[in-house]
Amino acid sequence: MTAPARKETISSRVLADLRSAILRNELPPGAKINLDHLRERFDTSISPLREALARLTADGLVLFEDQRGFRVSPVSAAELDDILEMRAILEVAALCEAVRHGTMDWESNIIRALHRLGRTSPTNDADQWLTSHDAFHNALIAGTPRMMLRRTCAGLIDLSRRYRVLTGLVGDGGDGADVHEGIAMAAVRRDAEEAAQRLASHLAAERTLLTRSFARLSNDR
Amino acid sequence: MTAPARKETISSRVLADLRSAILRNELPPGAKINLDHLRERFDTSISPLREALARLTADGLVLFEDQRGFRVSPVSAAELDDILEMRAILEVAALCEAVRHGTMDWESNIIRALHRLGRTSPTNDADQWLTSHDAFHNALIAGTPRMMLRRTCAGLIDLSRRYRVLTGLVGDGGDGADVHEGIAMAAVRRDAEEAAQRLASHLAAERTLLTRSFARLSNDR
DNA sequence: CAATCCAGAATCATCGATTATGCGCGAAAG
DNA sequence: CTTTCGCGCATAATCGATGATTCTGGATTG
Repeated sequence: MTAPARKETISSRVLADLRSAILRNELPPGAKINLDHLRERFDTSISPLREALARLTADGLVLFEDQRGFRVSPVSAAELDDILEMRAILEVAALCEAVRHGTMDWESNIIRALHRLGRTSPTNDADQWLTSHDAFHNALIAGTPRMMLRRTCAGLIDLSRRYRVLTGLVGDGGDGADVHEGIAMAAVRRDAEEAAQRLASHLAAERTLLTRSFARLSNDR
Repeated sequence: MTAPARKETISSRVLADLRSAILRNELPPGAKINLDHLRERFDTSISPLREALARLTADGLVLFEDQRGFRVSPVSAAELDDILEMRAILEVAALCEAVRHGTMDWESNIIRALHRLGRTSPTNDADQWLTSHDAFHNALIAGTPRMMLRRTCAGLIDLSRRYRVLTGLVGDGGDGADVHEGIAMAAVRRDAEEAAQRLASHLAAERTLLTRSFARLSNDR
């Protein structure tokens, strides 16, 4: 066994719940986090709550300031651009590595993620679609042996999600034929060049759309 | 004023001390962290200590496992390779951005960091040399407006440090003429191509040296 | 009218004690 | 002789209470 099946700490449970709440923008970007309210909501005491929040700062989802507590990381056009620039660099690099080193498990997980993504309706269940979409991107890069690269990309993909929720940009922007399928096929075919190319342009398209939508959103307020 | 001069929390003080202790390998890689001992050492209670450790997981310097507490992240050839690969990608990209966007402050901080590095003896005060060296690398990329890129690179530079301490690889590996000066001059001259080229080959050299030294170290034990 | 100051309230940070869990070791079983 | 079990100890995790700091809003002053 690889997992000794340890009992989860309260801190870890709260961590997972909080992350999910933030990623779904239930705790909106920039919001002040009131420890007492959350303590009550999670029916626990301050210590595990603070610990969970401290751990969330690792992902960039929460900010901490001495004597002023925690708040949900705000969103900004600058951060959005940073995120997508870094994804463009790292995710493409990771995919190339994955194509070189991926096992059959990697391949099949891509196929599975692609299928699930295809079977999810962006309009019907937005939340589920986002989850499937992010899972697909993670599946693509899962083949690289570089754990650090995987984790960093995963973090960036998480950060992207809030912007999609915020702008309501769920579903590929009517890109026409399924872009994801093209990436997946090239990857499984072990065509690194082609896969990288397609992923890069998919990310570029996402970047244009998200940036534009977010700018519009900011202006409207 | 930009800084309201808030009083530092105990948690933050402990965080800084712990980070420094880990980066100097005073708390060696892989070491189990005993909460009671550290609590006594820092003359505080468990809560701020746990919080500081939780925050340190953000940098990858500390690992946490449910019901088993914290330990210093272990070192490995694989992680070393990951770190240096990501530095090669991100730091070069960041430098290019910095050359494009850097202000005069950025330039002068590079010159200053270079000077300090030159005036520090690797053999005489190894710790100080490492600090100056890392500061120089951070100064190079400080010009990019992308905060996320800066932070990520800074984290990677921190992670590298432990390997240098561990292998005793302090000082440029007798690279001959001062490599750092070459990078700095190209950067200040706003020659992105040349600066990137020089930084890339500096990092490549560091990679070869560190990888070899670390492998030797691992074999000897 | 604007800026400053000062309670009092709200909130954060820390502590010491308590509970829960995992680990090591020796005894018992096979 | 090896494996398994269970007890007791070391340690981690959590709690509720207390001490500090910041924030708020209204009175005061220039």
